[in-house]
Amino acid sequence: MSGHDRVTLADVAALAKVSVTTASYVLNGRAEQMRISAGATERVRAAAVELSYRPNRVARNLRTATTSTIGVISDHVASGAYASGMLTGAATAARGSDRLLMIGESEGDRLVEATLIEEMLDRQVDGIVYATRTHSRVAIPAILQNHPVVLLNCVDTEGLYPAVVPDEVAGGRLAGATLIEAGLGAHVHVIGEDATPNAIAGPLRIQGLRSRLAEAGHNLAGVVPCAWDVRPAHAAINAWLDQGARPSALVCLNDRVAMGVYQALTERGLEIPVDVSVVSFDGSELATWLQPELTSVALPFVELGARAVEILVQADLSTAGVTRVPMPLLAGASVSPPPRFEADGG
Amino acid sequence: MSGHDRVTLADVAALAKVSVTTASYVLNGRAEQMRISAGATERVRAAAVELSYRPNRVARNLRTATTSTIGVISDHVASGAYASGMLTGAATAARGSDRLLMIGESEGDRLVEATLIEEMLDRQVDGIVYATRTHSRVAIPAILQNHPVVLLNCVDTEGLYPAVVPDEVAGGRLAGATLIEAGLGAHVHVIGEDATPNAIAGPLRIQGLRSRLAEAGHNLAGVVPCAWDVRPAHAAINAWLDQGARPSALVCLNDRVAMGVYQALTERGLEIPVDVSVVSFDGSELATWLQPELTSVALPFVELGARAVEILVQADLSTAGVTRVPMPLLAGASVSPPPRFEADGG
DNA sequence: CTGTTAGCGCCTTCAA
DNA sequence: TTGAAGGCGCTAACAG
Repeated sequence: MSGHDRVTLADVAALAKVSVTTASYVLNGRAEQMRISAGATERVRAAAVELSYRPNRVARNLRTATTSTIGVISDHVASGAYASGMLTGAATAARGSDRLLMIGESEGDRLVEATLIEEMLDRQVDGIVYATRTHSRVAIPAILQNHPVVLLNCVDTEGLYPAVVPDEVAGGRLAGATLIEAGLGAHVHVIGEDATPNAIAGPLRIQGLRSRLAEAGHNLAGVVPCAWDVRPAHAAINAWLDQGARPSALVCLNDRVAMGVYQALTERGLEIPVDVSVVSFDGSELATWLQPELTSVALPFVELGARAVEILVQADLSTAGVTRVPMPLLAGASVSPPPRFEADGG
Repeated sequence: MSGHDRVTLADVAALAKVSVTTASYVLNGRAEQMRISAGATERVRAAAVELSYRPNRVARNLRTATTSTIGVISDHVASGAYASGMLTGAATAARGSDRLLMIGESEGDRLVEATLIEEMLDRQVDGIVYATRTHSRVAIPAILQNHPVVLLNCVDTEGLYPAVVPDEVAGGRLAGATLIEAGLGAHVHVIGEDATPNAIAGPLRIQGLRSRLAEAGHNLAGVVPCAWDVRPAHAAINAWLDQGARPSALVCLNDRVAMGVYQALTERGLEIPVDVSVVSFDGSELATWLQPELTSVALPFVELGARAVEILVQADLSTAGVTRVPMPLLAGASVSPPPRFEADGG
């Protein structure tokens, strides 16, 4: 019968022939500071190893009112396939500061959300990461006031909490730059404008795209609205092409939209990137599955999650503000290579 | 300044003019059992509400050596996109029994895994769910002995722990039945046989498929090996078709393989399901994105996660054994409708 | 029916 | 440099 886990600090102290105080200091790395004798220090360490001592975190929690645990409350982050990278990043970062993650999924239910938050607070998590699957503007539950909170992939309507979000505007600029480089700056259409309230990714991406195009002297050639999924995009593009559209450069607001676009173009014998160049957003696995591989401005989910935890743990939250994480370009083969106006050497 | 959270049971007792014992009994629903007077009971309840009392779970944990918390240790469940439904199911089920989930991702590193497990055990989680992204056979860390453990989407090499897994064999039979119904039982090829050790989904699916075909008097027409991803599948199918294969019914061992197959068939002008019927496994979102929608035998991730937690919480683990959760058919439009030998009424 | 009291295991002030 | 002792807030014997 191993694994009894009943070794207490007192046992260690007894074996080391010191008081629990001394043992505590040694085991908490305060031997130097407390000027514990080398002999005692050594004996305590040996005893701890000998007995495979592991401190009872629960007892420590009670005493210190701290738990080395961080709560992550989210709507659909775990469930929804693609955003779960945020959890990975958060978990990894938490491990980096010797913490564990506690998770709760509200699945969009405010009542469930409130319950989960209370349960976490009751367990005295050191802080809470409030995450949403899609980049959005949300109202933060009042219970969270006066607790350490960092928003992940969202901002609050009041602008009171520190937040970590993708830099959508810069991402939009990157998409624009990619097409400008290919000499297509004058012909850019956006696919996927969506009027969902509080979803802020789309408008910001378009804003960035417009600004970058403007710098190159171009205007956005047009915008095709559709919901952010494969079939709606497929249908919208089909209708658009039926109306005689003859696009050469498309910016899809996410990868699923791009997949719908691929399908519609392929059905008409239009070849990517020869006939039409496509740039997208998200950088999901789907981008690498499409044929040809999709060039996509990626959502840095893992890094977002990691930064949120880092900020929660180390920074002075009162001054944290909004952290914008860059969106890297996942280069595929869906953009036609830039025209060579002048061959240079070879 | 709200949210002080410093209301203790003693405060409630004082306000209600009873002892902490009485207050404790009332608040823990043991008033009846302990025969607390109606008056006292009422006063305690009122006082608790008045003060917005919330019990300090940490103190309770210390006293009862139980935490109403379940640890989920996994390799890539959170990170990897598609299996994260297991977390959702687990979280929901945990909520059903008033518990919270603690998660840790090892990302395949045994050392990290051991650390995470120890950290969870130190925090006295009531039990541990050990999950893997892909259905596999694994060696369970020895530290977990003598702790309540349920395996999720995996079985241990020793067969000692209770486990919850998809019923792959039945899933394979279901795929077979679907093609037999379409009158294609004699022409079934499997795409995606993979020799990865410890990955057990593939062999079991094939086994189920074979057995169902056999019942209808058919043999498997053939097997095309390839890794379980889009490009490898695409390449493998292309090579196979180049060799003159002329398939009419394909069972792809997962949805990504099916996507590669779709691409290869489409490139050659073969139409699904008119020329070729396709059935797949996983039932991921991808299946619904493909054109035509892919018929896929779904992995019941959410239910798997839920069952694991339920078993961990309620059952006598020593007798739990292996629970196989059915894989439902996600009906798409990738299988040709069955031939009508005889019209019946109308 | 209700109150007194002793810990759960740890950290930390205070004395020595 | 070390030890004794008091609690963190709660539960549950054990008296009354």
